[in-house]
Amino acid sequence: MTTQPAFRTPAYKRAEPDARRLSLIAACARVLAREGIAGASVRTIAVEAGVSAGLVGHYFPGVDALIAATYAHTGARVDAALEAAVASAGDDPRARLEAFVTASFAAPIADPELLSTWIAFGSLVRARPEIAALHDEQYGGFRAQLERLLADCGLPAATLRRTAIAITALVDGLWLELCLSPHELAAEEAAAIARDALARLTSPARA
Amino acid sequence: MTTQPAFRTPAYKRAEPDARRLSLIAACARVLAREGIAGASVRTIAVEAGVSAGLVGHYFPGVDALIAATYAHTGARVDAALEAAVASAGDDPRARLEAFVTASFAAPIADPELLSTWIAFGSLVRARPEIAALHDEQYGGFRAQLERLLADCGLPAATLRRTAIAITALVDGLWLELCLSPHELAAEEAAAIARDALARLTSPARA
DNA sequence: AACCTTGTTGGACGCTCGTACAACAAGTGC
DNA sequence: GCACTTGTTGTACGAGCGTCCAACAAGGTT
Repeated sequence: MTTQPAFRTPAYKRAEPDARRLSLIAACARVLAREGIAGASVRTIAVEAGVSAGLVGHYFPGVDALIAATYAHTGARVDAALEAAVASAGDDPRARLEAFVTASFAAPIADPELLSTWIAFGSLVRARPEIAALHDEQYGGFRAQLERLLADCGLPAATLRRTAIAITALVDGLWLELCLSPHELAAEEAAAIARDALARLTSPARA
Repeated sequence: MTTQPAFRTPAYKRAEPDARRLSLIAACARVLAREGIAGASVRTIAVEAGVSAGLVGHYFPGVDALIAATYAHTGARVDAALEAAVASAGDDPRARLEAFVTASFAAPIADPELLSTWIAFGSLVRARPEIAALHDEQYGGFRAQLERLLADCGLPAATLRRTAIAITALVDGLWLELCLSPHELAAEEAAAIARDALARLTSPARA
């Protein structure tokens, strides 16, 4: 018997392809956050999304592709949040820079679920070279925008790269610590530290 | 037939328990670095170590325990490297601090294999609460020693915590970027950035 | 030389994994 | 109301997983 009478389920809901796709991505992010990459199997994600396991294969060629899509989607959400923070900061270059830097320590970026997605993705980077490129792209974009904001603040061009790298590293490190040990480091304190360090790192060199 | 004649292998080498244990840990680290946590199965690690799969179960209650042991071993190696760097820096507090900070950007700490271990471990943190404690311990130790070095440099006690957190974040962020994208950021540049940022972050506040 | 401890092996077990696929149902155009 | 497209399901399959364990061998003890 390869296939039985089958289909005893009374009814099923049909969804818009895009909506279903997004719901699978969201379910993947939730599973990643809850159980880590070890628990992110096709079946677990399907249950989380309330669909059958086979449907995942219908939308994504494999589970790796689903995780990659989840990463890309999350990255886009982060970019949007950063852009929104800068836009709502007004015209003052300094205020825009500070908004860009401190936005990482508030929702939706300071989110342990985001960290889980990031780590899960990181564990795939070493095995899949094409995924490493995606990471470089995300990182490069972040640093490029930071360099732009720094230039608007009047920093000399020669110091842009180094300063941007330092600030990026600082923000990433603080964000990491904030997500990993929220009880050790509060979001407010992280933002305050970042503001202070930002001022020191962007001030002209002393004599 | 539950068991056949068995044992056609001509010979096998018997090892000291500690040596075997270490070789399993080393093999685990190599597999983690090459294939990520997804490929870190008992069988793969056993092949890498040149032993049978059953032997892993003889030394560790489970594969998670082996990964945890690998993390602990790696952490100890990092601590030792940092301590050695500080010790060989002489008596000048400033030199000792700088040695501590820049040691992260040279062997054996600036090692992609170490990053892989760290990420693999991170992907277990969310699922296993007892592992998170181990991480907090490692982190806390790092920051405590940094605070000690900062105090030796004459920084006021009130600023110790914030400065230590900022420097830790900066070092972690730079180390992360260095391991993830060595072609984008060279070790020398990372160390230079860290030195400059260290000077700025530890200088007294401006008027 | 006989013996005991134990490092080591290979295989078996039950399980979950990712994927493929035929069957079915919900819409859609006519 | 009928054909057609396609979102969705359940199941089957082979591979790989972690774990357990009886059998065997290496090395030390007496």
